[in-house]
Amino acid sequence: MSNFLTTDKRTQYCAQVNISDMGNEVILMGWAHRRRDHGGVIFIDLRDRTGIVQVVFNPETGKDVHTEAHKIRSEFVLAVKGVVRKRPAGMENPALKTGEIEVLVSDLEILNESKTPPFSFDEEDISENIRLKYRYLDLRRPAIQQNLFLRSKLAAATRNYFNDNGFIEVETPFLTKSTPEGARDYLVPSRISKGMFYALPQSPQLFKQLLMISGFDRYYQIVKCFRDEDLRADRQPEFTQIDVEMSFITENDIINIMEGLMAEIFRHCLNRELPLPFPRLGYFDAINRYGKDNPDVRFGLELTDLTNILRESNFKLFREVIAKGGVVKAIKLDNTSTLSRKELDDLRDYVSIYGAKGLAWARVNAADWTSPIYKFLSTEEVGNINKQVSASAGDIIFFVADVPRVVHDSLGNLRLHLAKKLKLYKPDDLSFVWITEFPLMEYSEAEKRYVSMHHPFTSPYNEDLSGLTTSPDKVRARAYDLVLNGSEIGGGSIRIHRKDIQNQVFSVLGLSDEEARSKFGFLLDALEYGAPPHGGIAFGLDRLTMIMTGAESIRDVIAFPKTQKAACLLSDAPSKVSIEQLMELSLKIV
RNA sequence: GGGGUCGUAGUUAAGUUGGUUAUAACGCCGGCCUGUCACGCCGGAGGGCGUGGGUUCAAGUCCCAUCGGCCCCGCCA
Repeated sequence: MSNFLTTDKRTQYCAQVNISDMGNEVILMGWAHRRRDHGGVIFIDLRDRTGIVQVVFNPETGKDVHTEAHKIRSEFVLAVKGVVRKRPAGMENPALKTGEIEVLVSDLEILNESKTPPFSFDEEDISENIRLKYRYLDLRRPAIQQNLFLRSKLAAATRNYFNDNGFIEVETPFLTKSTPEGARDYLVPSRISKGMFYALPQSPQLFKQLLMISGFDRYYQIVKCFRDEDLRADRQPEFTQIDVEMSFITENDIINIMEGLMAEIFRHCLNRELPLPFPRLGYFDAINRYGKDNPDVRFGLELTDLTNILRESNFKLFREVIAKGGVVKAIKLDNTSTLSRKELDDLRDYVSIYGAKGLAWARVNAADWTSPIYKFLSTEEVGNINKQVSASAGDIIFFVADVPRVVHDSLGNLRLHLAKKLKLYKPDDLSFVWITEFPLMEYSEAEKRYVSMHHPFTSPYNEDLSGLTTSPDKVRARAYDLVLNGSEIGGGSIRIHRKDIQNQVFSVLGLSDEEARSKFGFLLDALEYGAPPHGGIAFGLDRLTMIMTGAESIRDVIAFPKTQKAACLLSDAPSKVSIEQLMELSLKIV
């Protein structure tokens, strides 16, 4: 009888057994993935994190072991000892990495039994509430395990890259101070200071700037961040950033080093070489051409501005929108598989999500258009539009007329929608693009004031400084986002390192001196003690992992994710706490 | 805060215009089977349709409310 675990140690992982082990005795541990009991011989597919190997129990070669094997059910935890042998001719299983061989078991210990699992690990479409409730079982599925292995490699590649380039990883506090601007904070009540709260960091922004002021010069951290906002397929309330800050640099230094990071990550994790440098696109170009500041540049289908052509149009709808300051833009679908009337209606419904009141379309023919708006347009206008969008027979043009924001939102998203529907890109295409020259601020109708587009510590362009008080929305920020396949995977900026400019920015943002002092006085103080010019960036590790694994949901790259209501179905968080706990914190539920 | 969608055995699904004891596959349990790999064959046990109201002679099917999963808008970098 073997003494598994203590003296008889596992010799290798299941899927590592191969033809070179033939004749050797191996010791394996894992889960009973599937059992095929032929009355005589019993086959078990033994599974661990590497995969599956077939182990065989034969009554002729091991009567007792065979009897014991009858007890094995799905997901029992097993230790087996046996000799590796080639499978009989014709019995190989090419679907299995270990399909050439099998292990004839001479010794078996059932290390643990298992209840019948609530779902099969083979099935793809188990409802997500069941999966999340039994997440520890869901995580036995190879597909999700692979995602987490890749995530781990990504983190390792990141640490290696930064360590090799003279960066220091510094941890910053999770219990910190609530700051205005940006997302809603998660709050943590203080027991010692009644009525006071910590906030979990939305990002370590201020601390990494302080580290620059301290002279660390090159900092990075792989760190959890918390934002109490509504969830999406690519957004969780707690998520992980690759956070970076550097001193004595410009945008180009950051961009170069980060391109190196991306190249290293893709080389190490996917064995893919990225062409460097990545293209750059100004914010306004991105909006005008793609309707979004996170454009997917894997395909064309760009927006074309028709406002000037249609300004004097007899078509009242277009003319009036333009007269009121709106725009008319279009995207053109090349000689495409024709879209049915139903599909065109669905597209109209689709853009209505983004506030578009309609979606005009035109099928381009050799001499005219088939279009509901054809009769409203002059021959000259139709000709000009055809020319402007480079239309030829068979193409379809889509038009939206509205205020710029609605036009860009609806056409920008329609563009993505069409590309996905018509498969205008390959699944493994990778298109990086830097978006630069963001506006520093934009006017918020809701708050009746200017708000930072990035955050209030972002440096304006030097040459735009004079406009800070006169036309704040014209001032460009020294900010940059990295976009991959239409997903914003990172963003950062050169920071303000001079107190006078920081104060000016606060003032334009409508933050009084007292407010600024009470919210982040510590940063303002620090800026007075020799703050070096500095800047940084942060990448969304979860989103990057999503793209690299092809995951459709951020939940598939996080071991224990939360539902759309920010609940953990496994642990049942959030949950009520005892009245004693509340009293200790001087809290009352209202 | 809003829009959409889904919720029927352990799982995945079907369930006609409301009409007898609610279907199927897989899984599970028992029996048989020495080469399978989604093993096979025979037999069996599981649910009252997310929850609570209502309409009706009659509700899984209709109505209202509510809970939960997912997608999206707003929000969020």
